[in-house]
Amino acid sequence: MSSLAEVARVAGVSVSTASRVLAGSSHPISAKTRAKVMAVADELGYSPSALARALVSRSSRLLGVLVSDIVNPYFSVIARGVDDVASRAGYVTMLCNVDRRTTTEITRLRTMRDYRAAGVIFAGSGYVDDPREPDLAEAVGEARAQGIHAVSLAARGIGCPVIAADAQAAAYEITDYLVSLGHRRIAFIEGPEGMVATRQRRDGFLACMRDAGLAESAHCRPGGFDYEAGHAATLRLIARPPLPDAVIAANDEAAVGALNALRQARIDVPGEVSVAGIDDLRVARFVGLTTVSLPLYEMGAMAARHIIDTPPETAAAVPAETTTLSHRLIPRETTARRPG
Amino acid sequence: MSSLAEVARVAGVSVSTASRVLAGSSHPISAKTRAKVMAVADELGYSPSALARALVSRSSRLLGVLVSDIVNPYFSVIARGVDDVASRAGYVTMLCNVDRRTTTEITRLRTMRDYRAAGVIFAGSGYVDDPREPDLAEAVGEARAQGIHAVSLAARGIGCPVIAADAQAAAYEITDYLVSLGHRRIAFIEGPEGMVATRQRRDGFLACMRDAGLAESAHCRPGGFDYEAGHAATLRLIARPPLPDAVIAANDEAAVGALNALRQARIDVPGEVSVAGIDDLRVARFVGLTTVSLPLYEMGAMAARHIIDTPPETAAAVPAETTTLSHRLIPRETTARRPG
DNA sequence: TTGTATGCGTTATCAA
DNA sequence: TTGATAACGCATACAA
Repeated sequence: MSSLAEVARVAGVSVSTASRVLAGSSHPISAKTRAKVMAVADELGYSPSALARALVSRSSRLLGVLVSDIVNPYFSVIARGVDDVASRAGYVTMLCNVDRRTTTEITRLRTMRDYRAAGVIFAGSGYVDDPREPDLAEAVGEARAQGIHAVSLAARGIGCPVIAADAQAAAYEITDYLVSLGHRRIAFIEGPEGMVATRQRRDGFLACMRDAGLAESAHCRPGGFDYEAGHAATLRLIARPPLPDAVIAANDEAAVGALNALRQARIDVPGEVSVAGIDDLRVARFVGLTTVSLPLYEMGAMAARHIIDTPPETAAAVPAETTTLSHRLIPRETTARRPG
Repeated sequence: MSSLAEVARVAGVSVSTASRVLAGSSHPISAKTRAKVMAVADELGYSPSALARALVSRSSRLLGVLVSDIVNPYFSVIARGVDDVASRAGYVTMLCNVDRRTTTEITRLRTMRDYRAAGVIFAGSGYVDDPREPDLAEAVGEARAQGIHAVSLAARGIGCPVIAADAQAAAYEITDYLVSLGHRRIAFIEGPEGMVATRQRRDGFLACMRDAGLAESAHCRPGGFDYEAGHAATLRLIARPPLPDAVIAANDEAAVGALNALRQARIDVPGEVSVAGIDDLRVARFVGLTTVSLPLYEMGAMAARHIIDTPPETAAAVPAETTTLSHRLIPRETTARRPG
């Protein structure tokens, strides 16, 4: 309510002086006036307008994060990583759910631009051959030219740096682990059709199976990223014997869905069939699911840190390089060794 | 990058005219100049500064939501409700994780105030006898006096309207359902110690048991709101026979933890022991958990709607009333009738 | 229908 | 060490 002008007036100093003490400037100020101004500000309940500050400094302490759906734990962990470093640095994170729609991403990016956000983080993975991706790339280019940082948390051709895990390598590694355990016939429950993330994970699986000389016993099945999809796909698997030695799902939720389907059908896991996922979400730890841990939290945190630590002027100059964060195999109780 | 002044200059009109067409004012404008201005704006890639707009209009289209932890599905569903109505109305939601710390809530509220947020939504429940609650209430009062709306999504004495479900009634109802199914000895796994939400849910359970003349067979056990807490509490229950007829957990996650503990111990659910939760999160549907559906999404949505639809001037005048949204019993497969 | 002038709350430049 | 004053980008009351 009370402005700098008001504080200055009551304290009997000029706005500039008031600004200097309240904004924590390095400009020399006498101890007496400083104390006076602080006292008045406190008394009046002065709250500096971040809006005015951002307006004059031409860049706000606002950080945008675009997720598909915050209810999806994959994204909420990322958002948490973003917000933790953002809030610690005095930034505020703006959350946008885009429901995997590229056009929505473009719209929301525009909004972030209107607020002169310090940067925006794209958490989702995009689609294979997305016809709107060039439009997004263009919008990202404009934003960056304007001093707004952009970071993608998945491999995507939108012309900005990428901070991500190597999902394909992660899928390869979990597959390799199952193979090393002696599994041969392995079913892979894919993610939602058309997504880049879906393709990467499947490709990792297939590459490993090929390298192991097991191409013939690699079985990809349509699925999705949620419990129900994993459950349904597994039910179909059960309906058509023979059962595979192991089931790998494209992510943890689907893997838990698979696990439940198997156990409900009284199929012993890991006795008869092993089950594994990818992501290492909380639910994976809870049910003892073997998986690959992806540095989701760290991706969000690192992206935020990059934006906060890099001056806006250089936003356009940041190379669109990929920083790959490492994943880690997490063997738990849903997988077991198969006798030779 | 390009400002209204620039657009006006290039289009050969005054800033006011440019503003009128670009801000969608109702002020009459000739079709020709309107077209001209729009064309120039488009060509220059004009992006209106939401910051400047907010500064001059003294209120932004920013909506703050304070959650304990966005990774907790209880809160991410609320956040989704908020963001859906916010974004549809052209607002942006600012997300803050406060980790159940009242002091952090105060700090973040201040930040929202600095951004002249249209309103802030408190999603968490607070503590019983929280010594900092008065401070929060004071900060909320200041914010409201300044035209910033505040809404709490849980019964809390912080001097603002409350939009919430009746958690106690919900707990009562799920208990009543189990009683009606013929259960007598019922264990209740409580939430985190000291939280208001914990107390409400337990009180609802106890009230029902008392009303049913079953006070003697009501057993409250310390627990928590996550899988692990429910699991651990149930393990302790198993270790000290006799087993109860049913286990009610303070929320769904803990209930799923209980469910797993029971099944791992080869105790048939619902054959030997029934299990129920509260909240109706996705995981509950997936595992077939009997629970009470709380209108989390709707609470967030309604709070956002209230803030957006109520003019800032009247923020301080909004009565601190409680709007109670209805819950609904969701019987599923983890509960069964006990023979008389 | 269009333009002029003023103010929103800050910061920064330049004097004093 | 302090103070005018000019932006920052926009909306609006008031004129024309």
